Amino acid sequence: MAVTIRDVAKAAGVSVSTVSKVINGWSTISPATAARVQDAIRALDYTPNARAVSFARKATMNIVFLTSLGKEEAYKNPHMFEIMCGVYGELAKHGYSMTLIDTRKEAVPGEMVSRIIATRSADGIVIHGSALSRENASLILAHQFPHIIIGNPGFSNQLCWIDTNHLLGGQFAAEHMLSCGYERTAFIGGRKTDVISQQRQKGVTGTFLKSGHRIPREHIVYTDSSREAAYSATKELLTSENPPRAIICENNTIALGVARALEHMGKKVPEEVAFLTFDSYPYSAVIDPHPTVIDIDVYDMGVQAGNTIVRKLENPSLLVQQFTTLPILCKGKST
Amino acid sequence: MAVTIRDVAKAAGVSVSTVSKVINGWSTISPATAARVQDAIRALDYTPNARAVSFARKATMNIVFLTSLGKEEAYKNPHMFEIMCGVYGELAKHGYSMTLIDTRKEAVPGEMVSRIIATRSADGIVIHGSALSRENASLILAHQFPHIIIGNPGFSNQLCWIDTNHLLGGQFAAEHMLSCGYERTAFIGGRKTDVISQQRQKGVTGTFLKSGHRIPREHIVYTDSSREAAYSATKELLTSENPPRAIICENNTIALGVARALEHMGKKVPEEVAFLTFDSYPYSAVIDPHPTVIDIDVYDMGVQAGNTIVRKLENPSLLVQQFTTLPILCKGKST
DNA sequence: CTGAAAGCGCTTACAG
DNA sequence: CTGAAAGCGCTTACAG
Repeated sequence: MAVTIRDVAKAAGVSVSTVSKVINGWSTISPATAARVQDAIRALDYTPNARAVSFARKATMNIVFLTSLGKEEAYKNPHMFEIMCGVYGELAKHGYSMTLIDTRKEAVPGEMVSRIIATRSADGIVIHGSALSRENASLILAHQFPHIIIGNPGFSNQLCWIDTNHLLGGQFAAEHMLSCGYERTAFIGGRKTDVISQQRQKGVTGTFLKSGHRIPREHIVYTDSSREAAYSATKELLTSENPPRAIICENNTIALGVARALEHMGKKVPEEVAFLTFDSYPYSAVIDPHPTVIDIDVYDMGVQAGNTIVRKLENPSLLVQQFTTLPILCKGKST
Repeated sequence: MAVTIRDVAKAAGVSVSTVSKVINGWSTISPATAARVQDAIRALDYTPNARAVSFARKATMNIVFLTSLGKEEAYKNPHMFEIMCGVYGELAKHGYSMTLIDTRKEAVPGEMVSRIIATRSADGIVIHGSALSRENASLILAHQFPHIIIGNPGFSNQLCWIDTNHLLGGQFAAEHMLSCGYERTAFIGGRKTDVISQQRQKGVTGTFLKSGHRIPREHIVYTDSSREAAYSATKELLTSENPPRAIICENNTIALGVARALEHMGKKVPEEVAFLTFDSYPYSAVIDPHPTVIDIDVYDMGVQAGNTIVRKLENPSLLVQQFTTLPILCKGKST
């Protein structure tokens, strides 16, 4: 069978506890003994059994990442996986492992979270917005379980979460347009009910207003985020009595429609009409011309989340906190 | 502290072993005792400590998923995450958990795998092609560690792997074109050195040859998989002396270039020129007209991989095996 | 059908 | 500086 701490102890002629102390770097061990034990470890090619360690220490060094993991998820929601990678990277750096859990098939809401807590199979939990339910939230709070949520939960101010600041994104977009001298800028958004779209719009309109260039109501358009709707909206805007000099697209699909409309109308970009889009993915790479983008460092958001939970684990008295990340402007050829 | 098996035993007035047997469904327990124990479990809201169980049983019920998890990975390689979801789903169904491990930052190749084996932190391992090295392969074989590799490793015939059959994909594409009556079909591929592109081309040309409609050499074009190259290639093909009636695009980016060229040339699709592409993602949704696609059920491939490793775990004598998945034809408006 | 006991492989007060 | 011993919370032959 596999070599155990006993074998090492025997080989080094010391007790099991001494071996354990050497492995864990206790300072009370004499250099000579430590060296002898290290030799034995090397000679026997010993590696501590991770399960035994975790069991004896009552800490798993494992974090659960809770999310939705259905079919097509990777295509529909690549951001979630990018965040996951960021979280993983940070956890790994600190010696934690990461286990994935899908909450979609729970028979009872909160089932997974209560199981994780009850079976003590993880030291902490990272919850992606798509997997957050009120049940999960109250279980976590009731057990004071170390956690961080990706995305503002909207309810409960006792949870620890991280989110991106879409309002600020809108502001950055507006500032860029203004700095280019495009005072007549339109905004093509997604559905009026879409929270992200709302936030971005708010950031845009607020900034224009503050600069003294109020965006007229007819220059703010809502769509179903389809290329077709964005296409028609663009044509309509540009053939109106007061055509905008530039367009801010709330997402990539809209930008695809806008770019195509500009091409069909023979408008030179950015000389005649400029545009800008939020997000680099999924389509900004195939939009012509390569657009200016207000992007979010999604991976970094995952890193921040991972870092926060590690810090909470190392320092349980750490306060509940909420924070947001900054958007980034990447200049392209469309402004 | 948390309630343990002892508390349940005390409450039910039985021994710890009896409680354990009830939990594990041993048939030797009398219904009366079982009921009493179940009551106590409910009353105390007892859940076995997963770590203790795993430790006592010497099985982790955990599988490691080894891959590359860098920044932008989710955007550059969504397929990998789709496979991951499939694997996860299947593992979860069988009661296994899944831990992610990134091999990119190993100081020594094979470090991660040897650690997983040495620390016994997983019962088995799923290795994505991007994380497979010769070191990993030989460690796995040396330790006879339960594994499955996603993607044909190309070396060693002792490994267990699963892959997609791109040759068959090419065949399906060709058969579809022939069934539409497009006997003069061109193939626009990626780089000549790209293995997937080669396989697909081989499937296409082989099938046409067998049907008596050999594809002329000038109708097989290699590109750098850029839209621009595909665009020029299309124009060239269609303005040649012997223009093809249809085009098979080796990937989505090529299809984008082809579709755009057809649009600019004013060709009616599929009446004048038809085309077809491999893969639904990332861009087939934004190609006009919506193309016919030869797709792969990537999620299902993950499911198959997960299923295989579970079966190997349950039946260690299961033979080494290699197998491939079937492509699927999704008709669109381009053929 | 049930239970006492050994054991899984470590960690960690505690004593010396 | 080192070690004997208890303990982490279960499982599982084994005896009865």
